[in-house]
This record gives sequence, structure tokens and C-alpha cells, in this order.
Amino acid sequence: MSATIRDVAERAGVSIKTVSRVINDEPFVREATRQRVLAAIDELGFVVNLSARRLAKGRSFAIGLIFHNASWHYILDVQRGVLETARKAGYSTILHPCDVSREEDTLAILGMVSQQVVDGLIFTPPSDNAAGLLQTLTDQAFPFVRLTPSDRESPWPYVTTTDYQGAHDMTSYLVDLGHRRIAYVVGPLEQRAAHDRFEGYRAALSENEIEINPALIGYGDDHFATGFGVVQKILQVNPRPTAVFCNNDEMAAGANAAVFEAGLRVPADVSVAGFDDVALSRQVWPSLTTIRQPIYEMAEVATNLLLSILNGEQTNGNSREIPTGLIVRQSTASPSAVSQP
Amino acid sequence: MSATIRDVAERAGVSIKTVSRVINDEPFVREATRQRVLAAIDELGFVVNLSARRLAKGRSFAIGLIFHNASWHYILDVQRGVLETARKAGYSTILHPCDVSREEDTLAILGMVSQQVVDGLIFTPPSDNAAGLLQTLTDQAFPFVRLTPSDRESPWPYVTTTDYQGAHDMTSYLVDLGHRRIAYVVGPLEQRAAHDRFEGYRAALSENEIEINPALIGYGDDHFATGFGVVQKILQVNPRPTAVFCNNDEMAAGANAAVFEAGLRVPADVSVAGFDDVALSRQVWPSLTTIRQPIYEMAEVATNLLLSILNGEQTNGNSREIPTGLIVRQSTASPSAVSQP
DNA sequence: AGCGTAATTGACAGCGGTGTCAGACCAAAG
DNA sequence: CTTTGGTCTGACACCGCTGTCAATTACGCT
Repeated sequence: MSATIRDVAERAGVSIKTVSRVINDEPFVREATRQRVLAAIDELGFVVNLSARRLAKGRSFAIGLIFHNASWHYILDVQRGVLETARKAGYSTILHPCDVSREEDTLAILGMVSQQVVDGLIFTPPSDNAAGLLQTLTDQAFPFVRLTPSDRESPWPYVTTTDYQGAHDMTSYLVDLGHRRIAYVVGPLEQRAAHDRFEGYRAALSENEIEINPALIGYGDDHFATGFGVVQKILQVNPRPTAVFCNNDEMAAGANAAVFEAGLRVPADVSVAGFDDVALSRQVWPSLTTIRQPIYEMAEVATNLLLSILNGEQTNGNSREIPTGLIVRQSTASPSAVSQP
Repeated sequence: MSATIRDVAERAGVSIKTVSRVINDEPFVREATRQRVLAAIDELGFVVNLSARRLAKGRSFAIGLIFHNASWHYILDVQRGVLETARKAGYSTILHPCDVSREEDTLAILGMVSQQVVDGLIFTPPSDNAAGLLQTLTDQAFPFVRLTPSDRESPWPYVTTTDYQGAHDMTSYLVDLGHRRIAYVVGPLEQRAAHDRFEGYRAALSENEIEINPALIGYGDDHFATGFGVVQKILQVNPRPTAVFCNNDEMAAGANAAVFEAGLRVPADVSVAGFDDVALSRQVWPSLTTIRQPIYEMAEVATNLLLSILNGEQTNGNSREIPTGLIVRQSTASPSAVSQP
């Protein structure tokens, strides 16, 4: 079917090696020769056989994206960032949905590594319950980059965002609107992001001299269902909160539903705020005020970081922090004194 | 780092070829020998180098999933189905988001094909604006399977669902609830699925002797925004429709928002129905009545179909149709006579 | 013209497996 | 005790490309 490097060499009247030099942009090829080879390549429609190149180079030119089955909304943006960035650099991406805390999945990943299916890995949170795996990779000096890791002790760089600041901003914004009874739905605290966001919320409250009411704190797992359930209970607290801030948008969507289900209105009776700015936050009604987490950019940066490691560039201490931003939409408003019970 | 087949051969005291036989489950290996090799493999922690195998076999053991950037919700389920099924069979999956109508992307795909990056492709809709690409692949006898293709003339199998029947079911259901003025938001008609759904809607109406009112038909592109915009206009028709049925869930979410935005209630004033049963349909309030399209199963079937082609099994005429199902949730109800203008 | 250095090119040995094919082995048949 | 035909096994070429290294050519200088 497709032409090989031999065919090109023959056609151009040069050695195989010279063709190899041309297609790899190596120096020391006379311009005239290069042109001749290029022409031959063009005429034959030659493209290198990746398997062969991989074998010869001992590299796969592919990166693996390891993610949890859970947070699909989040993963969507990550995927876009990684896929597009990797593709531009001539790398392909192998997606690997899994539960890294299960040994079975850990082995599958190690398999990919030792089979040279991938040259490097990108981990999405939560990547930290995979401590054993990460340690093994580190021991083998196998490159990986993590998105918002909890543990920042790895020799490889990572990418984070300003979770604390974001939650702080949102809480301050709600306080400035006039809210005092602001409920909070916590995410999985073993993840640093959830932890930091919770801290940001608490700090903002105490800076405004608002006492934290444990009855207004709910614990969720970042899914719609727990957002819904937890907020249903919180709404029965008397006096009722005037605002609910959730660790992520999906739970905020759940909170939104819970408010309506209770016969109340968003934002007239209860304001709802999320975190992440995934597509969902624009697709519920009313659209959610949220903190934009630049997921796409983070994925892009992470990929570029990994690629530079693979290219042997120094990247020590190149971890990056991408800032969040407050996005005000329809789900928040000043508490109307009139609607209090 | 990792052991090669040579190491195993030496350790087991057999030839390289015999080890190859064992790891490929080829016949004619004495049981005792097999055990010895297996033991050696185990002790050395040997795993085959995929690049080498790929080169030698001339196959990549990877399949490509081609999808449009657009319908992320849909693609999520497709991904799960394909990734999991392929992985079970020892294949990896290369995701390829693109716009197949652009020549640039077409070339990228052909590149993957000729570079032997993938052994086969799975196309998600709309795959039909890629007629040229599909023709080229067909000419090369390159295997591919399509999900809900418009054009069913390909030599390769495809997977569809009962779009016509699903829309018919939903429309009948709405009629049975007592609705007569049922608006419809059409999807991209060049896609067969959108076309069939529209037909199903129209057929069900005429079977119930309800005239189709062009003012109640809107044209969208499957996105939230157009669902919202189109329905905003439709709600101004007098008399107002009592139900809105959309070509997909995302537009239904938009319709839902439009109804609320108009100061009306779902479903008390206007019922809203979607199609696909993506996660979003459960995450808006009220949760959407919809037609479940078994996306995951379809992807699974498509992948298995492709894998059997790759294994040389006969699959002619094995195209499969997976049935839809009506999912009743909160967004639909009988029209309350009282709320009519 | 003669020489030294740098630019340019190609022969050849792998990379780590698989396919082919001939040879060794072995139990049953003649 | 051969012959016969399957059952095992290994030698070896090859998949298509890259790295090494030696050979050849070009060019600037004395």
C-alpha cells in the first residue's frame, strides 16, 4: 500500500539514511539533496510508519491520560486540552479511564508503561490515592504530570489553580450581596482542591466576622445526587440559609433542583453558586454563578509540560498555577428580606 | 528495563520462536515446554513490546474514534462504550476530535490510516459530510463502523437505533396526556437521526389527526443556545403550545430555560421533552422526560463489530439496531386547561 | 597544489518481535 | 525394524526505521 523509506531512497537516488535525515530534520543534508528527497516523498505520498519509528527510537510518541470515571464534565475539558495540544506536537493520546485505587487498574497502567505504549502520563485528580503507582513510576523515572495534585512532593511538575482564592472570592461576593447564612457543600476532602475550597469559604466568612454554622455545612461527593440530597436537608434548617455554595457545578445543579423541589425560587429565595464553570452551569435554569476553573488551559499547560520533559528539556520547578475567576450569572442575587421564614 | 523475548527464551532454555508461540497461544507447543516458558515470563516480568509486535504484524492493535467537537454529552457515553470494549480486547483507542468536513482533518485521518496508527475506525454522527473520506477508506478496504449513519450504502456494518419509533413514542405519549399543540424543535436535518425523529413526530401527529402547525416547528442545531432561542419565539405563538419536544436533550434543556424565562412553569404550563437521555437530562430541574438512546450499548456493539472485522470474521449484513425507550420524568404532565391564555 | 577541518553521505547493525520452512521427534502402521 | 504422517522446535530472514561510524567530498588556507 504505502511507500516505504526504501522506495523514496531509490526514487531520489540517495541512501535510506539520507531520507531518514530529511524526514527527521537532521542537519548535514545538502539543500539540493533535501529537495530531491522531498520531491520523491511527495510523489510517492510517503508517510513514515510509526510502529517502525517507535521500535527503532524506543519511544511511542503517545501520552496517556489517566482519569477517574467519575467527573465526566470536568474530564471533557481536560480531554480537549490534552488531545489538541498533544496532536499539535505529533503525539497521540491514549485515554485510560480507571479507578487508580484498584490494584487491577494500577497494573494496567504499569503494563502500558512497560509495554512502551506511552512515553508519559497525565493524571487528573484524584490522582493521590494512587500513591503506590506514582512511587513506582518515580522509581523508574517515568515522566508524568498531575493536575491539581494533593501531594506536591513529586519530582515532576504539576498544574494547579487558585482553589482557595476562588472559593474565597465567591464567598466574599455572596457576603457583599448581603448574605449572612451561606451554606456550603463540601467535596471529597481527601482531594486538595476540595480542601482548599472549603478553607477559602471558611476564611472569607471569618474575615467578615460571620460565624460558621455546622448545620449549614453538607458533605457531598461532587455528584448531582448528593448535592440534591444534602441541600434538601440543609433547607430545613431554621432559619434557612439564603445562599448555597457548592464545591462543584454538578452539586450546585443538584442544589438548584433541591431548592425548586422545596417550592422555593432561585435566586429570589435562595442563591446557588458552583465551582468549575463546566458546560452544565450554563445549561440549567437559572444559569449558575460559578468560579471559572480554567480546565482547558490547565490541561494544555500540563501537556506542554509533559512534552518538554519528553524532549529532554529541563522543567524542574516549572509547576504552574492558573488563576480562577468569578463568573456571575443568574443563580445569585441579594437576599430579599421579604422572603425569609 | 523490561525483559525481552530473548531473555525469556534463554531462561526457559528454548528458542525465541517458541516463546513467541506461547505468548500468542499458537498450537504445537508441548505442555511441559509451555509451562517452562510461562514460568520464565513470570519470573522476568516480561511483557511484549507492542511497537515491535505492531511492526512485525503490520497491525497497530488500536482503533480510532472519530468525533465531532460538537455534541460532547453524546460523545461521553460513546467514549465509555468504545474505550472499555476495546480495552477488554487488548486494543487501545485513539480519540480524534475533528470536523470531518474540513479537508485538513480528513488528511489527518488518512494520515493515521496510512501510518498504521489504527487498524480500524469508528465514526460518530455526523459522519456523512465526510463522504469523500469514507469513499477513500472503502477503496482501500480499510475497516470502519459508523454510528447512526445517514447513508447506509457502505460495505461495512453500522449501528443504529430506532429514532423514528422513539420520536413517535414520545409524541404519542404527549398526545395521550392530552396535548394537542405540541411544538417541535428539529435538529440538523442532514443527519438521518434528526430526519427520522422529525418524521416520527409528524407521523404520530397525523395518526392522531392533529394538524401540523408550521409556527410550532423550530429549527435548531442540537445546542442549548438554539433550543433556548427557538423556543422563546415559539412561546409567543398564540395560542401557545402546551408541550415542546426537542430533537435532543441539550436543546430540551434550552427549551426548559426558555419556558422559565418567559415566566411560565414546567410542566404546569408547558411540558418539555428531550431525546437521548444523556446525563444532562437528569441534572436540570425539572428532570427531563426523554427517549433513551442506548448510546453506551451502541458504542459497545459498534466496537465489537469492528473488532470482529479486524479478526477476519465475517460480518456482512451484521448491522445492528438497538431499540430506544421512553423515560418519563418530571418535565411532562397533562396540560392544565386552567393555565391557557 | 597540498593539507586540515567541516560538511555530507551511506553501509550496516540493530530495535523486539513474527512468518516461513526445514529438521527433529515420536507413536502407530506395515 | 523401517515407513509414515502428525507433533514439536529452532534457524533465519524480515517488518521499516534509526544510530553509529567510517568513507567520501567540499572548501578555506598556506
